[in-house]
Amino acid sequence: MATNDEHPASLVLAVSTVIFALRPSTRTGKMSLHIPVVRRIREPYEGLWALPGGPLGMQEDLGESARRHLLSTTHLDPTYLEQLYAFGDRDRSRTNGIARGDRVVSIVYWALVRSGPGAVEYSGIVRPADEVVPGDDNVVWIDADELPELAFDHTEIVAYALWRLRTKLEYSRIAHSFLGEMFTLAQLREVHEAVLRRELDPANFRRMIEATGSVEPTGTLLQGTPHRPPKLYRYVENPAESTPGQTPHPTPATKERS
Amino acid sequence: MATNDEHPASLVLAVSTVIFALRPSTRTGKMSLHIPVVRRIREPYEGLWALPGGPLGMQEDLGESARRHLLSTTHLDPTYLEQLYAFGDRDRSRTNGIARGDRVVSIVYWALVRSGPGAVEYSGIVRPADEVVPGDDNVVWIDADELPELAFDHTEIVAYALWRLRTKLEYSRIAHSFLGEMFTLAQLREVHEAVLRRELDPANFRRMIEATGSVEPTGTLLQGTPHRPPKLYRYVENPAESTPGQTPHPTPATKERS
DNA sequence: GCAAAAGTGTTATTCTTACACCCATGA
DNA sequence: TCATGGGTGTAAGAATAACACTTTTGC
Repeated sequence: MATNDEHPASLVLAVSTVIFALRPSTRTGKMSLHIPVVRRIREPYEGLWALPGGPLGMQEDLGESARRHLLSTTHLDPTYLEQLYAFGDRDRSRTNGIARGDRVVSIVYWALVRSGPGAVEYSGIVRPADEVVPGDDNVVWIDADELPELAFDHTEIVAYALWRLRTKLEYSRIAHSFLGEMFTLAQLREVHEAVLRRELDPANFRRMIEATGSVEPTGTLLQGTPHRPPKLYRYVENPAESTPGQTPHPTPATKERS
Repeated sequence: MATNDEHPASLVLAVSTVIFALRPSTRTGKMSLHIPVVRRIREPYEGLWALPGGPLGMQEDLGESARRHLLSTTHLDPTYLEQLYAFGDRDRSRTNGIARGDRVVSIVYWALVRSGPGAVEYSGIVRPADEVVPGDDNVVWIDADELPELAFDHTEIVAYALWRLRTKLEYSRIAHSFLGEMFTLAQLREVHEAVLRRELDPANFRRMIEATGSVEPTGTLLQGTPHRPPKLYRYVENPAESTPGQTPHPTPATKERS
């Protein structure tokens, strides 16, 4: 077997992102979490799929770097972006004890982007989330729960990001980031159901959401449905009249857009 | 005003740690959270207090690096160690727009160490947690809720670590990390009360702890108390008979040392 | 016996959860 | 009018919290 004493010459600091969007599963047809992966065109792990990312620019913040790589590979602007973890163990790019290139410390972010019927406004142009770079089949969206073999330790990274998203969805109010400016409670519930992979009681879901004070009715109704038109809601940033004992948690650098 | 266009020449990757111990407050006498800080002996921020840390070694994992710096400054071995956040914004070592040295990306950990009457076993020698390096007054333990001015962005980092510890204590089972191998429920409750800064009902606390299945009676009693001798408990790693639906959360690289 | 902490029991309250039921619309 | 999802009501069960009470020791 290969020796463990090979010393990488240099240390590279990279930023990668696990980008989540909701798309219909090609197997079941139900909405499920998908992530974009990029085909590696050089060693190590040439040919395998990897998370979008790249080296940190000297003049950019960590979150900026994540957003830049995200934009360049998916042409999307994230509605939610949060740091996940810094992966930097000495042998994380080794396979069977064989060193694969320089030592890389990856600061990984996770992001949510809009998808499906609710389209994305990006630099004035409305783009659907499933539009990949034209003519570029080096980026594909895959079901986050049915991953192929990924490069480096990216399989574990995605598993951790999935766990984080699912955990956070239950105590936080981030589901709206998958949707557009206005949405019905049924759409919001559909997001929760797709992420958590279980059905939720519509009545209790409504009360749970209303209790958080995270949404407010816009006053308009969604027309064109086959049945009773549902109210349209919008997300409210700071629910002032909510529970007084709420934690103003000093989470660093968590950014939301619209 | 200073220009924002100064380009740092190089990028340094460092590892720092917020180390928590419980010690009696010099003001109130009650147990409260304390952290060790190191006096900076060079620019930038010379003379100010800073978190223990230093550059990442090419041959060590991130957690290893945190543990190494922790040991060299406090002579303690942490009973709990977890990554907190990677701080790497471009201007995090600027003051009033003035650049202070090279750009540093800090991967920050937080740790718990034993203290007080429960001493620490380290390389066979029992040391109390309040023993600093002999003759070294460049390390002091300060109350985490009464910080002086710290170097860099370390004030915000400590605030975030404090929030993280207090949040995690309520849904996790880490309080025992402040104590020795065996402890009474009153001691465990004292830890919770000191960290959360509020009194807890002994009866409900007992039931809450028992419900988690995280401790078990050792069969021995603590003698020498002025009143009824309490049972001594020990921490159990994997409460197998606990709730079946527990999440096997894939948190990366969280290490505990009994 | 008395004081004080260890430990148990009991009840009120709030939070979930399940599900029955009414409402409003298109076809 | 009927089918269907939107939306409201209600009650059982579980988790939380407050506190009375019994137990066991040192003094």
